[in-house]
Amino acid sequence: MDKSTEHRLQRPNMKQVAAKAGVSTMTVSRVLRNPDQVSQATRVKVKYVAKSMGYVPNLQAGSLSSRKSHTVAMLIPSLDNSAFAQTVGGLSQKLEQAGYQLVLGYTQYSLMGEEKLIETMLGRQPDAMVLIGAHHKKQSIRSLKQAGIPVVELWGLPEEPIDAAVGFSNNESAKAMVHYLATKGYRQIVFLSSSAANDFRGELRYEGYQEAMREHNLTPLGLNVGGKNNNVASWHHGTDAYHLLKAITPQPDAVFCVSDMLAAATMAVFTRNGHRIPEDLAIAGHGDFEFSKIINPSLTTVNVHSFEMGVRAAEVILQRLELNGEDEPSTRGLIDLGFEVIIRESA
Amino acid sequence: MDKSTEHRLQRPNMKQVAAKAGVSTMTVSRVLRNPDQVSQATRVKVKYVAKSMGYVPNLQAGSLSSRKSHTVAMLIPSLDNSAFAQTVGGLSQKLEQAGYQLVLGYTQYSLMGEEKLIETMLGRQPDAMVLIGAHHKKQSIRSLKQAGIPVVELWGLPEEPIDAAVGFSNNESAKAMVHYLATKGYRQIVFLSSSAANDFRGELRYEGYQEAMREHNLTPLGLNVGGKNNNVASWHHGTDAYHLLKAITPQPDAVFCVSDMLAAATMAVFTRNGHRIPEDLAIAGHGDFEFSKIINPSLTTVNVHSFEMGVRAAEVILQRLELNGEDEPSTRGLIDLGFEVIIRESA
DNA sequence: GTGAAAGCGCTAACAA
DNA sequence: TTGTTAGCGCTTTCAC
Repeated sequence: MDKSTEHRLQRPNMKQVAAKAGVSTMTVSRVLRNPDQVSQATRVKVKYVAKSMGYVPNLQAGSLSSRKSHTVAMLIPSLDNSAFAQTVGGLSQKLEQAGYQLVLGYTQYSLMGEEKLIETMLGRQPDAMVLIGAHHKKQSIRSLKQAGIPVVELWGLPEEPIDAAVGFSNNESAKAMVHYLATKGYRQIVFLSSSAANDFRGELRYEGYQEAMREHNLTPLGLNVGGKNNNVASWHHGTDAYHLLKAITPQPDAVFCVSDMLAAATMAVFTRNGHRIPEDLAIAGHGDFEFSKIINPSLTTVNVHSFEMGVRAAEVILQRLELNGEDEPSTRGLIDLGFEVIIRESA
Repeated sequence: MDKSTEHRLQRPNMKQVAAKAGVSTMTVSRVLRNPDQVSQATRVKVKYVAKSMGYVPNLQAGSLSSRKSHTVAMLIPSLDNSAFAQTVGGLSQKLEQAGYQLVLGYTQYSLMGEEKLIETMLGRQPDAMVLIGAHHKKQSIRSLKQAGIPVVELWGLPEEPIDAAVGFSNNESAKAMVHYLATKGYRQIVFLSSSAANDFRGELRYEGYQEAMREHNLTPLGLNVGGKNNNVASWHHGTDAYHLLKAITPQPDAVFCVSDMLAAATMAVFTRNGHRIPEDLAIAGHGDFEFSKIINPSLTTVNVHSFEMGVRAAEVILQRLELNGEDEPSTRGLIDLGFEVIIRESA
């Protein structure tokens, strides 16, 4: 008995399948990968043998050899936030159609920083990498570039994209909301955020808010709740927000929240305390989450094409993977998907 | 120049690092994996060289050789549902502390079925596998068992667990809610679900609901909205639910929804149409999602320890991985985490 | 249409 | 403490 066969009844390998089918490993490999190159007879036989043995090809070995993992890595800060969930959905859906599998790196509670996680992910040899955000450490950018794979940054428009980027201007989207609120007659518009570590997108929105306020000759005021954890805890920040906002003089007539999550939480607390939305206080969010249109009152917010971002990212990746470095990609640099101010009941 | 060196300035491999540092590949390997086995001097030198070359170890090659991927695969039906997000969080957090990385398989929009996805995942040689639900195809179970790795089923209590399981009884949890509602005086209690393909957990809750209704001499009535897609679209099902429920005679005085998501959507529509919750209609959910305590009115629901499930699953996995098949695992079979009926304002 | 040889980049097991 | 040898399971390349 072949040495490799003797002590592993479980997990047969290609060699064992080949032996049992009376062919070489190459033929087995072809049956799995390029069935057309194999005659009908052997194809059927090999398939039967493989199935009967419960053969599961070792993809690690395969990609070590072929230098293609058919895997795309994505790093996201959090899953609790339904905003990213949509993007992941769009990306995953499109990639799977093309035979690629999405490997999610979940950084939220990570003990390793983004830098370390990127290294680990790259070590698994993904064919492409997707990141949320436009701000990354120099070392990370260097690693990513050296990896020589397509890299797509999402949810922002970096000044110097590592490779490609699909997103929108967080500065402009915030500005647009402030313009709407100011035009609607609100004057004491407060910006409310729940401090997330490395939430550069939130900061950009805050800057946009400030700029727009000044353009309307209004005084900007930024408030922050939470601070320990990331914005996971947004739902719990409603109460903090209430106390913070009630302590302000003069009382705000509108609150612009950094995300719909925080907006919904804030709205709930105010409603619970007998305030009418938007009559006593207008509340606006950012992101147009799933629940935003159905809560009561429905939330005025900014839609940022979350799902579409994932789809476009996948398209960019697939295109780059296809031309395989031979040609210059036609989808250069930034893809700006824009945004829409969605006017509903809350403001 | 070494053949392997000549045409790849990018992505140096261990051999190149070893050459530049004047040591063997084994020494480089040790520096990365067991630094203690290497002298201070060489360790420093190798680390320096590796860093300067931007060396990223190929984990696929490593795990091919060592037969450990330090990876745990998890298959989830959806991300949009914040219930699973919590479980993923708990699992991921605990696993990372132990040096394992979670690889998420996102089946929602998958073209491949669970069976096919399990094969693919197993092909990537995870050290363990986590599944949602207690119902799987025979072929899947066979593959899983043959893989010889720890398998944990979540969110249910299978009669015959593949390996281990951490969850609660969906039947009992639904019963408990009906008991509460019936005891509170509600009589026309309708069960509302949004049909998800393969949502066995939802079906078990429906059965529990029916049994409990009969115990109270009440007439069960199950209604279903949606049907095309999975429960992703729950938020949009509110409107359908409204029409369905309004068409019933006699009018229900309580609605028990298969998930908090659907409950929130239903509640929103009824509120919007001028109905008072719970005076005109009581609404209860299942799952105790993040938003459930802050929406208005707050949602009466069943808490199923979603986060804790992930943590316990990780513990079970780590324990089994440590004893490495040498001993019988002490955490046998099922771990029942139970549930709690959370009484709030909506019912 | 099929097979043999030679690795892919790394680590286990033994030597020294 | 360090190195050598021999694979891990697969695919590439080149024969036939």
